[in-house]
Parts: sequence; structure tokens; C-alpha cells
Amino acid sequence: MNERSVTLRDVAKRAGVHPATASRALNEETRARGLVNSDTVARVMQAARELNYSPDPVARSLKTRRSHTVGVLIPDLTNPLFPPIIRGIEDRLAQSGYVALLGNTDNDPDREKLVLSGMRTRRVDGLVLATARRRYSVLSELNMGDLPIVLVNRVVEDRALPSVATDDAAGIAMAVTHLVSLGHTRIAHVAGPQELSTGAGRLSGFIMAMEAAGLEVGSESITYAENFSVAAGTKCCRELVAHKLHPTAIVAGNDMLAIGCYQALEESGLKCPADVSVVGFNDISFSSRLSPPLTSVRFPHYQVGIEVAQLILERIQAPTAPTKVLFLPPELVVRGSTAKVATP
Amino acid sequence: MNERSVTLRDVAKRAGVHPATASRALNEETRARGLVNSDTVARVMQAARELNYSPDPVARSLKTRRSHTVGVLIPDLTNPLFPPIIRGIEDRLAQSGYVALLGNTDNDPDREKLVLSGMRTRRVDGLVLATARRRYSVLSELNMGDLPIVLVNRVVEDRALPSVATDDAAGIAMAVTHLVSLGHTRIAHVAGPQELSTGAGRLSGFIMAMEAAGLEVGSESITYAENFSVAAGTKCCRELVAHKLHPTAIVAGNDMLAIGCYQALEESGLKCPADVSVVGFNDISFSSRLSPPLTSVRFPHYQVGIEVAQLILERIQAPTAPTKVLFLPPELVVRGSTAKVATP
DNA sequence: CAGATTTCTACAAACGATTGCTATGATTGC
DNA sequence: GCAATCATAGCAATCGTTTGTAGAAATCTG
Repeated sequence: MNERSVTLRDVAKRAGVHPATASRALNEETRARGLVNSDTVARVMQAARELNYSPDPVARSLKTRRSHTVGVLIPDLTNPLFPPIIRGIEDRLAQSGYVALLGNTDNDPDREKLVLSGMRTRRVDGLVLATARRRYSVLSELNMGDLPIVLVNRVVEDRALPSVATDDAAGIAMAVTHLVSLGHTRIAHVAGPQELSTGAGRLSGFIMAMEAAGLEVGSESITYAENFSVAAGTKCCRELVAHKLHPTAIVAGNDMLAIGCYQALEESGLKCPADVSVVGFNDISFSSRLSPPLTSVRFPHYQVGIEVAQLILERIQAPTAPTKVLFLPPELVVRGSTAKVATP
Repeated sequence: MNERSVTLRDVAKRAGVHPATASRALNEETRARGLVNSDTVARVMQAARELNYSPDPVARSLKTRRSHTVGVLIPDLTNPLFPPIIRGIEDRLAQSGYVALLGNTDNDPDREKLVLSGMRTRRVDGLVLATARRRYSVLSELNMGDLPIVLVNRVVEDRALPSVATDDAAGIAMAVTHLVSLGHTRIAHVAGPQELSTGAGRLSGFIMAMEAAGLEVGSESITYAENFSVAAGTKCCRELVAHKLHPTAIVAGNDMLAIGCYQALEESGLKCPADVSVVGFNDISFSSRLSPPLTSVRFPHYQVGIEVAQLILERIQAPTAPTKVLFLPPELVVRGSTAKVATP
């Protein structure tokens, strides 16, 4: 019943060897280095199997200083962007015997510091940050300089940290091109927070794409959201429609902002897409079920998670490996929220 | 820079005491038992503060056999029902210095076994299960009988395990009553998987509520979904509309199934809510943004998470405490997917 | 004031693994 | 045939805590 959990000593005793030998026999690397006879290896493994031995990760961690754990910091799990990414991360980590420790920061620097220091004392082997501001000070403050780090969906300004993200500019360009092909010329942008890399990247992508299309982009065609929320989107969109430039299309910084636009348009009696087309970014689940179904820039969330985990594992193995910055291609999913511009 | 992490020995040395004394001085309980002089307590705590000491949880776990970690098993993080629950759990756990270890099972018993045994070797102090079938064998199989367990959103048949959930029957009853008050009499049910407690509880709630309303519920007014997915909902709804009983309202086992109904209705050229009203369950985020906005039974997800964490913490403290079964009240959110029955 | 009792603190042994070093045969070279 | 080399396995220390026990002060008791 309450079988006292079987330890390495038990295995060793059963195999008739010293615990140290048993340890080496069960350890891939030392075995490979030929430090132990293949006969005894077989005997030990047999014993381990018979006893259904599994090593105590706690004891192991204490000695090896590795927890086989990586901390994953996100603003808020409730944001539908993150669950698929997290699943990707966890699935890939599990393959290598690692687990993820989640931490929600709610975009609050204090909370972020708290969570981070908690992760440090829990001795995570690496850190995945989906919360990075463009300039990142928290890390150095907390003296976790030696910890492997990978960013998700965010890039720091100087690209000094490895990261996985989609090409924001390319995605926005696809949106703009799509709108232009529908005949739109008065295209506005609801920009996300500029201290976040996505917010800034998408704004500059918007400007570049507009210029490439030969369209003017004045200051009145851009509004800045305080954060990536529905409410902020509504607020911004209200400004846009109130202004004299009557945009026929809006490129939102993400889907939340786009949904906010829906609401503001409704309030002002404008129809989407008949009067104003709207494009989002992220293609969160259920965006196809919105009314109207949202045209959005999609990128492979789950795959991003996989790649992130891959990267952090690599860096844990070889902390000094070159700093990879990986971009996954975006894709425009055209749905009902964009339409040909109404002939005036 | 690379300050060798400060250990208990350092603190002890600085305070001029033996490490054991330092340990006791820093430990709430032993201190309370008066095992150490209050002077030395002060001195040790001072030293600890000066050195910015934080105990190594790994070493501590090794000795105390407690990991300050609880495993949380869910079918799929991607299901929008779970993120708010998880946040509740994590937030409450964090308050007590615990962390959650997530595990996705995809409703696959094998995967479930795998994840569970992983959690056991990681020495979780407790288990939160959102995946429980009505009869639960996996646990005994894995010989984790002594581990504290709490169920979320699921109840086992004999209520032998503590759990937190909403009152499924009451929620469904609210839905049925609402529909009846709108004049509906031909009300059908898309039932979830019957091996899950929610599936079964909502079905029996449906039957009871219908009888209470004096309405017949024949076998043709119930279809069974294989799982809680949009696709399964579509399939079931197709059957319902194809059948001779032409229901004017459908109570779906959850929101996913309800969305599936939307799709099937659309296919058959039926309008919701003009021709058929639909009610969901869970009120996942964005259900208000669906087309039409979904009427759904809501319960406080985040709060459920809080309560669950509370319960598992209690049980970790006192494993033999009485088995609480907590029900949180549901609430009907009426939106655009339900309407008065069309006069025939 | 001697002895019994109470308070505290130090010692040392765990917890379960890993790992540098040493010891033992066996093997080889000359 | 003896020294040097090599392949294995054992010994013991260690990671950073916690905790049972022993012993030294300090306090109390009669």
C-alpha cells in the first residue's frame, strides 16, 4: 500500500552495487563515458525497472542546481492570445522533462518583480517572457543576469535577447494591402501601447505600408490606446470617427482593440463593414464567430510556443549560444469585417 | 555580481549561532513553541534581512517532503472556461506561497496517467482535478491515495471527494424557465458527454426542469454530444432540426455546443433567435460578441478558482478534514439568442 | 545552597541524489 | 615477471535545510 518510495539505495542494493555506481549506471552521460561496465548497467537498469524506481527530482535538483523548470511570465492568462502559446510551450517542455511555472503580472511592474523573484528562489532554469517592454530594466534590477531568457511575441529594442515572434510589420502590411485592394484610401490605425514592442512595431509597420501604397498618413489618422483592451479600442475609435478625416477602414493593433472599434462604430450608427472596414491582429479564437466575423492577421500561436520552448531549452543547454531571433510568418485571414469601399 | 547565493549557514554565522538555531529562529512554528530565545530570534532575523537571505525551497522540500506545489489537471487550457479558473487558483495559491503545476490531458486517459505520475514524482502536495469522470479509477491505479484532492466543476458520483462547482441543475432550470416564459414548449437539449459529471448533471437538470414546467421530454428531444466541442454541437443540432419534433428552443450543454448549434441552424436556413432560440452554459468570454449574442448560464469562474485553491490548501493542512462540497450559484445572462416563440 | 527543573543552543544525522577521488584487480608492455 | 596502465566500482563529501537529542546554562525549589 503505502510503499515507502523506492530510492536509489534500494536499486543499488538489489543490483548488488554501490549507490554511486547505480547513479552512474542510470545516467546517460556517465554511462556513455564508459565509467561503468555494461553488465552492471544492465543489472542496475533491470533492478530499477523491477522496483519501478524513479529518481527524486528534488534531491537531484539540490545537488545539480537544476530544477528542470522554466518560468513563464505573461500579462494575463485570461487574454485568449496566451493559452495556445502556453500549450505549445508546455508540450515541448514536457518532451524534455521540463515543466513550466506560470506567472501573471497584469502588466504591473511591481507584481512582475514579485513574481520574478519568486521564480528565482524557486530556481527556475530559464525564463520565458511575454511581458517585455521595449527597454527592459527589471531583469538587471533583480540580478538574474545569468539566467537564460527568451522573449515571446515581443522584441527588445536592440535585439540583444533571443525571441520568437511574428513579423508585425509584414502582418500589418498585409492588412493595409488588402484594404487598399478594396479601394480604401482613408485608412486609420488604432495603435497599441508604444512601450510594448508589438504596439510600436505595428505602428511603424502601418506607416511604412501606407507610404509604400502611396498614401498619406497624417497625425489625425492614428490614435494611441493605453493598453490592448476592448475599452481602449472603443475610446480610440470614437476619436477617429469624430474627427474630420472620415476613415473608411481601421487597422487595429490587435483583436481586442478591433472589438472595441466594433462597439464605437455601433454607437455612432456606422455599419461594419458597409461604412467602415476593420482589421484585427492575432486572430484569437472565436474571432470568426464575431459579428461581423473579424478579418485579422493570424500567426501560429501554438507553434510559437513550441519554438519558444525549443529556444529556451537550447539556451539552458548552452547558455552562450548565439542569440537567435525567430520570426514566424503572419497570414491574413479575410472575413466579413472588411469590404469594398462604398462608392461616395 | 555573481554573489554565491546566501545560505542559512551564512545567516547563522553572522548572527553567531548554529545553523540549526537559525533555522528554528526563522521558522514560525518552532519559534512559537518557544524553542528559541526572542533575543536570538531578533538577531537571526536581522542577519537574514541584512544578507537578503531566502531559504532554498529545494533543500527544504527534500527534508520536509513538501513541495509547496499543487498539480492542476485540466483537459485543455485552450478551452476558454479554464483560464479564469486557473487565474483564481494561482492567485490564491500564491498568497500562501504555493504554485500551480499545470497539466493538460486532452481528455485522454493515457495522457492523464502520464501527467499524474509526473506530478507524483515531482512531489506535488495536492491535486486539483478539472478532468474527473464520474467514476474515477485513475487515482487508485496510480496509488496516490494519500494525496489531497479537490475537484473543480465536476463532482464524482458519490461525492466522496471535495469539490467546487456550480449547481448545474439549478442553472439549467433557469434556462428552461426563461424559455418557458418566452412561450416555448418544444425545447430540446444537446447533452454533453454523460461520463462527465457536468454532462450528466445538466441532462438530469434539464429533465427535471421540463417536468417541473409540465412539459413532455421525449427521447427525440435529446441528443448526446461526444464531447464539449463546436463540431459535436453542430452534429447534434443537425439531428434535432432534421427530426419531426421541430424544437423552437435548444438548451445546449455548454457554450461550445451552443456555438455548434449556431452553425447547424445557419446551414439549415434557420434564424436564431427568430426560428430557434439557443441557450448556452458557462458564459465564456466573448459570448456577448457572438452573433447573435449568446444567452448563457454564467457562474463565477475566477471565484471558483479561488475557492478551489482555498479548499486544497485546507486539505493540505489537515488531510482528514471533512469533505466539503461547495456549490456556487449560477446566473442566467439573457442576450440576443433567445426570443419569444414565433406565433405559428 | 544542593539538587531538580526549565530554557535554550549546539551537535549530528538525516533527506536522496551526484561526483571527485581513491582503491582494487585485471591487463598490458618490456 | 615486474612495473605501469586501464577499466570499474566503492568511499565519502556535498547540496541547504530540518529536527531528535544531548548538554550547558539559568532558574527554581525546599
